Amino acid sequence: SISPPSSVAPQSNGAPAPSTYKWMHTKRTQRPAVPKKKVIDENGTNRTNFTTHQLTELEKEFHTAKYVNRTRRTEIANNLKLQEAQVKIWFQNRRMKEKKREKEKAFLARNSWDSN
Amino acid sequence: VMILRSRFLDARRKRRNFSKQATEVLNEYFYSHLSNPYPSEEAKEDLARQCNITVSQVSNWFGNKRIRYKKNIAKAQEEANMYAAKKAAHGALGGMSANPYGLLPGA
DNA sequence: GTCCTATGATTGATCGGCAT
DNA sequence: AATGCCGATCAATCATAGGA
Repeated sequence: SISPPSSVAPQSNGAPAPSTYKWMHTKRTQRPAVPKKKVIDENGTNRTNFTTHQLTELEKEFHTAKYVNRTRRTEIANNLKLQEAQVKIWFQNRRMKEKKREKEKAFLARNSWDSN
Repeated sequence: VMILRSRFLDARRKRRNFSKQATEVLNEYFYSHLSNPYPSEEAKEDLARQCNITVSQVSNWFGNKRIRYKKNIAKAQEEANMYAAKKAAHGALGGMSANPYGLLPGA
């Protein structure tokens, strides 16, 4: 019910309506790399593709703990050759993913009106 | 075939297109809120029920729609005007008048 | 069957807001 | 002031569905 990233369009007066609105221009900084370090790719696409190994290890770690300490995070980043920020973000996204799945599950269960 | 994503594991990626009516409902919402196509959580749940899909799918649909609309505004606007005209002809007495969609092909 | 486009899903990373 | 998390979204990409 809240958080529309961008407000409505100008829509001042006189003019019928704009053909384009703010949300259409929003260019999320084209992959400025994670927090600090910069390793611009061929063209500027900094979306790193984690290897199967990295993902497997991260999943294992997640299974152990949904949250990582700063120290553990450093270790993981070192072992997997990832930026600490990437590990941090990965866990964040992973938690969201899990929550989303649970949510869908609950909603689906609610929708299945069997309980006769 | 090196890193290759073990995508074959994503069996869930067995996609099925939404029904024509569902797409119609989503498009109508999108184009009638073109100035700010960001449905609230409640609106998403409503759409989900109407389309018989999940809330996540509604989110995915809007996410894809917004991005792809931006990718080709010219083409998308035709669709926008189509829905605008459709709504105008159909909702002459409808119960809405806040700030409809307004598009201008002249650009 | 082949090729190409449309489209649903996934995901690393960003943005704004809030908490510590 | 800095750092982490959440919720939502972005943007690029994957893989399949649908049509010619």
